[in-house]
Amino acid sequence: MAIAAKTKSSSQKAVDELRELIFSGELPAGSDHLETELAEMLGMSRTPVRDATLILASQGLLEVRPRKGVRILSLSAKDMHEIYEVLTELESLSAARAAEKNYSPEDLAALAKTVTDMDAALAREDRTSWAKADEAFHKELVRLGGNTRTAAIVENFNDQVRRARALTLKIRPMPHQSSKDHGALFDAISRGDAKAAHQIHWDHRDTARKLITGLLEQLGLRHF
Amino acid sequence: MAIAAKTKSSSQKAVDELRELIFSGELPAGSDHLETELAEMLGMSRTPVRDATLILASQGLLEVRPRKGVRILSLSAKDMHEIYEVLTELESLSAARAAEKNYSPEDLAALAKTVTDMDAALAREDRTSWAKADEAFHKELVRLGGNTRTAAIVENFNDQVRRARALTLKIRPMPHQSSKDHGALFDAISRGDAKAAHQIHWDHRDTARKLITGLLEQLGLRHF
DNA sequence: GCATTTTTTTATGTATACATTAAAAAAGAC
DNA sequence: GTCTTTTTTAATGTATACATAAAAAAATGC
Repeated sequence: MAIAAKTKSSSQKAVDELRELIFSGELPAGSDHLETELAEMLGMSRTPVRDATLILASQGLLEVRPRKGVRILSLSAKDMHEIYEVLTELESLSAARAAEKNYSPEDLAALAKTVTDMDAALAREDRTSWAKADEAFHKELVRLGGNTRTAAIVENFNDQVRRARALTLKIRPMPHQSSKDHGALFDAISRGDAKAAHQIHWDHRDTARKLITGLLEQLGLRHF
Repeated sequence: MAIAAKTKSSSQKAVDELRELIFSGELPAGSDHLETELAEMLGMSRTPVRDATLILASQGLLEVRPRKGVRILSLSAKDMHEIYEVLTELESLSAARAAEKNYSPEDLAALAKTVTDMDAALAREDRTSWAKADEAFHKELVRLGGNTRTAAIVENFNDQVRRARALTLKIRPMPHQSSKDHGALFDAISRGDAKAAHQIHWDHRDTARKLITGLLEQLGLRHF
């Protein structure tokens, strides 16, 4: 999304607010909303709302259906499978690329901090802080991989599964194994072991996918 | 891009026409165009043009720069590297997944046809037809991989490199090795050999990237 | 009662007018 | 001549009016 806007327009406000409403569940998955309804909700005319819905449609968060309403997209099990397949592949590639670059400890400081933050949150049994640090870990990992397009895809797909992750965060087991994986991955990257980095991360993401989809199934959710 | 429009609106026309102008080079990489200019060019008001530029910006084909003009995005060598890194990874994943599915010969008929078409075009030394069949091969390959999101990403990235490929098509060596690779990949998928399918395709894409970037360098092009 | 046709309503697509603001040009100061 | 400030111009953001067309409601026919 290459918009080089400098100030916050109504369109951008609409994007931000709609995103927030979607991620919080206030605009539930599967719900339909007319342009005029959203315009009233956001306190602006239809024009910037239309801009925003086009942008959010391109991000895969909603579907513009003329005369039937803008539908907030829900995810099926198949969607989850597809998203995680791509996430797993591209993040693992980033992990391998990061390891190949032989980063200095300084270069890896931000990644190290996220690992430390996750461990601290885990010790406190603070799931929310842990999730935040976890997200920062994955984002930094992909940045270290050095491909901005990979980073953009991963970020977008993480947005798409944001609700599912929030849903499962409270009920999943405490993420001890996840933290072990992160530590091991950090070590592999530090010592420049691309093959190990790729494998560790691939297994880590695969495990996470199974956990999340399993929990969603337990909750009896076909779409979310 | 989840627009469920049924009829062709001016906005959609604008998207289609601007795409064509970009791919043909009529709107050259690096050129800037005001909204009003594009609206006049396309014979419509600014409103649908604005819709179209938002959509094309999300496709990575242009950048909306308020007051400076809509810039048709050019690609640097780094861009090419990033795009091909993602394409290689995701297409190879698709090849492996396709092999795992143990498709019947019927299932693989469309893919087989693209291979046949490529061979026929190659025998005639018809580069244009070969390129068309090549594109169809890659598209069908990704479809057979079964992940619609992968297919969408791959299609979008192929759009982004479309001009570069067109530029190099006329000057590259006749693609004999490429056709061999396609045949070998088809065989690997047919016999369900995921590992081989992945490897063959990875090597194939890697070779293609080197060829294209090498030719662009020969042409002395830093951006295209 | 059901199917078809016609009319009405309404949501979106589009054009245009107006508001905002960034950039260019002009004026002033040294 | 250069730098700063002010004014003007024009490009984009936004609101609103109008056009179009899809959906809903009403009317008609059997």
